[in-house]
Amino acid sequence: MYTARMSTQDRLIESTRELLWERGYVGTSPKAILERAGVGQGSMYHHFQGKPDLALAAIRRTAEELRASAQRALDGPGTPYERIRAYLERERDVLRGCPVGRLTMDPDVVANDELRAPVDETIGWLRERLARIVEEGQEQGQFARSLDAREIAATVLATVQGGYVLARASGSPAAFDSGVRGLLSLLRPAS
Amino acid sequence: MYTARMSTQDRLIESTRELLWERGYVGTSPKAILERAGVGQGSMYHHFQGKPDLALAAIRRTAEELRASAQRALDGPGTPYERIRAYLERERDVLRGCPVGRLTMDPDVVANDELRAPVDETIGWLRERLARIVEEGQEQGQFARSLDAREIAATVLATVQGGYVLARASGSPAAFDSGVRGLLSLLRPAS
DNA sequence: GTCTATACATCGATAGAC
DNA sequence: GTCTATCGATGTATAGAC
Repeated sequence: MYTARMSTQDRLIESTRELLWERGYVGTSPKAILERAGVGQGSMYHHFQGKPDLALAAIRRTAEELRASAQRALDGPGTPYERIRAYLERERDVLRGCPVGRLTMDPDVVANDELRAPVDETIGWLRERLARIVEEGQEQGQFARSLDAREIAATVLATVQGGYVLARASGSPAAFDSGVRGLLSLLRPAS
Repeated sequence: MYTARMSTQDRLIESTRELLWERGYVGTSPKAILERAGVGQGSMYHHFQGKPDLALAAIRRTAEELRASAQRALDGPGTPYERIRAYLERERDVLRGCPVGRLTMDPDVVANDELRAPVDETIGWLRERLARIVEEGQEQGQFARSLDAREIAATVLATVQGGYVLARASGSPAAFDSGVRGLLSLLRPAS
């Protein structure tokens, strides 16, 4: 299932990441994790204290990867508008949803401050990065000064997260793309 | 738990609706439903074929109520912009999330066309209603003709659905409100 | 470190008494 | 119609051999 060079710990974390993305925390059982990782029960409880501990490791790694991926789009070339567009249009497995945002619908994640923390930090980080780019656009005269940069950042993030909801409801990525295009048309500089 | 006048069937549907909202389909067990409804196992399997059948009845009722509630805001008084604002700002239990949109993160709901149908229909209906209002705004010169009404409708819906994600990630409704205010500032007519 | 065996509760459903 | 009893499978965790 994974490369032979991957340690048992890593295989457990990777299979947990996949299952959390596909089925969420509540829908992911230790048994399913073990089967996907191809290891026995004992290995999991040797390396991790239990399901929450393993999930925390998986969530942290997923959050890290998402930040790195988003940063590549946000720090790319172009004007502030173009960088926001690059973020909105970057390659996404739309129907799978956001591996981080999805966790906010998991009651056991939201109820556990330790599990929720990486989710909150990732979204907070993204929002600050986006807000800074909006401010740059305002300084360059690309966006109206009347806009509140942190509010626009929240709108951009919400459009992405909500786009996944629309897409999954209809079973097609088209609604996600529509929401993004609508937002871009509202943001587009007059020039 | 519910009024004495409520039938056993209704009590089962109501407790299922609550649990689906709080914990999703995967996280809701027949046992929990029965305990909340205060009825025995037999009653549930007498009135419903099983968990999916009961969930379907609950989802349909929730979808109906959401449509009725949204319609009140969308058909209210005021300009198209004001009616969209009324929809975006209407009373919401933000941290609980959307009882319909939430279901799109449930793997067993998305995988079952019958369970997904009411979700898809509700969101599709909302999108068409919003698009029509945007068109009215365009006809009245309130919104730019260059905008695509169905895209803007998707953006509005996505902002709401994604706003719940942001709020639940941070544990505070503030981020939802920010996203909505950001969107309204982008939509606001120049006049 | 990894495995199998075991434990005990819960899951979703059925049987059958009343 | 409603209840309790029961079922086989799964969920999460522990014990202990190798």
